[in-house]
Amino acid sequence: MKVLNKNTDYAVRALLSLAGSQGVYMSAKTIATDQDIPYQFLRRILQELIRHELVVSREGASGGFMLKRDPDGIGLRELIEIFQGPVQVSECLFRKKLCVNRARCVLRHQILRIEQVVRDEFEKITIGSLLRDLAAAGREHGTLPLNHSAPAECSPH
Amino acid sequence: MKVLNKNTDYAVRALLSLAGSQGVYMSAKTIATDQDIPYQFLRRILQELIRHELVVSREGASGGFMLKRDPDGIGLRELIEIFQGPVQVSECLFRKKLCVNRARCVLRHQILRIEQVVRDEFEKITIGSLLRDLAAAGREHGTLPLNHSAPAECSPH
DNA sequence: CCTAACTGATACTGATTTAGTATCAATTAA
DNA sequence: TTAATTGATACTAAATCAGTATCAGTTAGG
Repeated sequence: MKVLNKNTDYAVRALLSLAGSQGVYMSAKTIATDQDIPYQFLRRILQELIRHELVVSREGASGGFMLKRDPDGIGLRELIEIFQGPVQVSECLFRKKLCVNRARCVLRHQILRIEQVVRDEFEKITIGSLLRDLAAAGREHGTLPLNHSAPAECSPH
Repeated sequence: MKVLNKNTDYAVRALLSLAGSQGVYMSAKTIATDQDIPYQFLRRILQELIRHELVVSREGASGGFMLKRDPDGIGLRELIEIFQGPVQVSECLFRKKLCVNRARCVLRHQILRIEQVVRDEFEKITIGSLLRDLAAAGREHGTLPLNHSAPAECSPH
C-alpha cells in the first residue's frame, strides 16, 4: 500500500520550490533540475496544477510558473485528491447502491472512520508547514533551505 | 487512492465467514457463494492465508477451511500487509540510502507520522471486532448476523 | 524582426499491478 | 469407485504508473 505516487510526490516538491521563491516566475527546467524530477513528467504535473488554479504561468522567454495561492492553504489532501483521486475504501464507496452483504458494510463503516482520520491528517500538512519544517531542518544543519548544493543524509526519525 | 484492494477486501469477508462458524470446516465454494467472491480468486486468497497460518484446511470431500487463530488477534493491518505490502510513503522509504534532496525528506518525515496513525487505526480493527459489529447490526435489523437471505441496505453512516 | 527559451497540448510507450480465469494433480468421505 | 474438495500454478485482459516525444504558440532580448 503506497500512500503517495510519483505525481503527488513531484507536485509537492515542485510547489515547495515555487513557495520558496515567491513573486518571481520559475521555469519548469529549473524546478526539474532543483528537485531531480523528469522534465516532461513535471511539465504535465504543472499543467494539472494550473488547471486546478494552484499556480499561474507566463509563456515565452523568461516565462515560468508562480504560486497562485497561500502555501498554508495548500494541503496534502488536496494534492492527493488531484493526482490520486479521493481517499476511498474500495470501489463500492461512491456508487450509491445496495450492498451485496452486510459483512462488507460493517467493514466499510470502520474504514470510513479511518478515512476521516487520514483525511484530517493529510489536511494538516500544507506546503506552508512543510516549508517551515524545511527551514528548521536547514538551520539545524547550518545550510539554507532549498539549497541543494550539499544534500544532507536523510533519516526516517 | 484506494485503501483496500480486492484481495484484502475478500480476505476480510472470508475470515468473517470462517469466524462466524468456528469448529467446522467450511468449503471455499460455500464462502464464495455466501460472500459473493469469485471462486478461483478466493481459493488463491485462502492459500495465502494458510501460508501465513491464519487458517487451516482439510483436503477431500467435506473438507474445507477453518480459522486457526483468535479472531480478536487478526487485525486489518496484518491483512493489508499480507495482500498489499507494508504501508509506505513512496519507494524511497525502505531503501536505506541518502535522499537526493531535503524537500523529500521533510515530506517523508511528516508522512511517516501519518503512517503510524494509520497503522494504529488498522490494528484496532480485528476480525473479532468486526464480527461483534456485525452481530450488533444484525440485532438492529432484526436478522441474524451473516445470514444473507435478506440483504439490508448499506448506508455509509 | 529573429531567435532562443519558454509554455500548451497531446500522443505514445513499456513495465507493473490488479482482478479474474483455467487446469490438473492429489486427497478423502461416503 | 467416485464426486467433492484442496494444492499448486499458469494464463489473460484491463487498468494504472512512470516516463518520453513532438509540435505549435508565445515572448524577452539582441
